[in-house]
Amino acid sequence: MPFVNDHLARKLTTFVKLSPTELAGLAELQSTPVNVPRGSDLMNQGDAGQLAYILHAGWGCSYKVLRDGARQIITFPIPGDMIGLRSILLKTSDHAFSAITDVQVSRISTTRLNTLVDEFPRLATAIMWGTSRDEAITVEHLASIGRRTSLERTAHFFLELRDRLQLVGLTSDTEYECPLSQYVIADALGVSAIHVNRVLRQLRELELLTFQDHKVTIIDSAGLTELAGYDSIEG
Amino acid sequence: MPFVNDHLARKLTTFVKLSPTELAGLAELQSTPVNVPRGSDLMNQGDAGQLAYILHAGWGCSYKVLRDGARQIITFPIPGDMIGLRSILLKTSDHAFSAITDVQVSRISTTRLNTLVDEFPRLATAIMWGTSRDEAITVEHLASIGRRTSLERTAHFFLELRDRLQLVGLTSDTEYECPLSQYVIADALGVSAIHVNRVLRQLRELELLTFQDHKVTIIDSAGLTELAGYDSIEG
DNA sequence: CGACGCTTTGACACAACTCAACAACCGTGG
DNA sequence: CCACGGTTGTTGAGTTGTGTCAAAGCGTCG
Repeated sequence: MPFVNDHLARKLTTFVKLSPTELAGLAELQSTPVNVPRGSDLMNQGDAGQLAYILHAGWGCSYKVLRDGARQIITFPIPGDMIGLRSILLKTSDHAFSAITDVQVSRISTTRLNTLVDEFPRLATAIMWGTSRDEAITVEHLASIGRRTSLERTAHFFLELRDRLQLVGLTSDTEYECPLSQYVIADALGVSAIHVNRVLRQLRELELLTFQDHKVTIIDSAGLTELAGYDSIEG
Repeated sequence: MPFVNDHLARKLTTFVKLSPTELAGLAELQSTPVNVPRGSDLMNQGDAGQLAYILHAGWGCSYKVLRDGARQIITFPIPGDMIGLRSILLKTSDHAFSAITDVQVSRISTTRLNTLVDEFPRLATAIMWGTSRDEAITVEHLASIGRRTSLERTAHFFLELRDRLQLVGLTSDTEYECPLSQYVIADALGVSAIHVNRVLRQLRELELLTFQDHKVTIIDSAGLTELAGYDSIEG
């Protein structure tokens, strides 16, 4: 197996138990890793599609840019997440992916993916479960931006991120590394960077959560959950 | 074929040409239609999953409700669109669907869907293309709420709706039926109903678009497109 | 005919944005 | 080793977009 921590396998097996041969197939899909240096783009809006990736390590963001240059971040993929899967069937990619830290990915060969799911149909189901779950997160994000205040929205964001990281074993209950700048968080939450700063201060003063030195500390999980109206992600 | 207008087939064949037997299979999937009276819910948040539908006629909305009772509409499915497909693989449905007018749907049998895509793999590809396209629309909606002003957002909304209706032949270039109240539009755009009213007045005064008597009239398509920063949906 | 839902408008309040300035930090090159 | 520019974080003041509350007009349907 090419990776010590197969985050994708870890994620998918919370949904279905996979046989050793299925796991081997999944591992093989993740071969030939490539590094993407921080600050560079892996794919751009309008790129011809047919390319998808699996993220192994590092932080990045999927985003759209609007005509006036504003940016909306769709999601921060974490290890074990697929990137750009949607663009396989569309003519062009509808979004871009940018590496925030140095990032390690492997390209998914579409043909290999096809033969793999032919051979192991349960793997297809597991992968589609993963994409359904990602979609549900996007929809929750939509509801968050549309109908939550910036304070609720920010609380929700950090709770969801915690649960996603926990699913692949990258965090404890109360603390996790998060190398995002306030500008980047602003583009995800649909507010200005300055306002993110003010909201983070509020969360700190309410003794709910701190975000300092690229580290999130959840002080009062119950209080945050209540404030955000957060339901943990279900399978 | 059970329906004179197979909107789903019309939509999918813009992506791949389907053979007569494939079309027959698709038509059979849409048998046993049921009526959903306006105002009633077809599915609710938290329902046990494993049920999906195809919309044949009428208007409804997929939405989430937040803990405080606020509602965020995710999308207005139109004839030929699938409803609740995501919930097939998740334990519970992450969203609800409510009929705005009387609505005609047919339930998709999961087992029949499975045997069908086994028999006609190209059908699976076509359906997944459709879901990819729906996802792209949701992502665009997210960007719209996060980063466009309410004026741009409203313009974008009506242009996108026009293009979606056009794909299944339910509108001309400049005018379409749209039986949505301003309250409903507000819940889709993430603003208050009163503000929707103000924005619609602005669009009218700018001589870009009118929304009256459940009818949308696009006066200045180019102007609207420019204002909204709208890119037509691509396959 | 009355009740109800939807639209429209005005007045006011408040959340979030913009602009501006400064502090802290970091990697880089002299 | 330090000086430097660039990025990020922090805070204040004033502005603007949007929400809330209130009320009236209008259709439609029972």
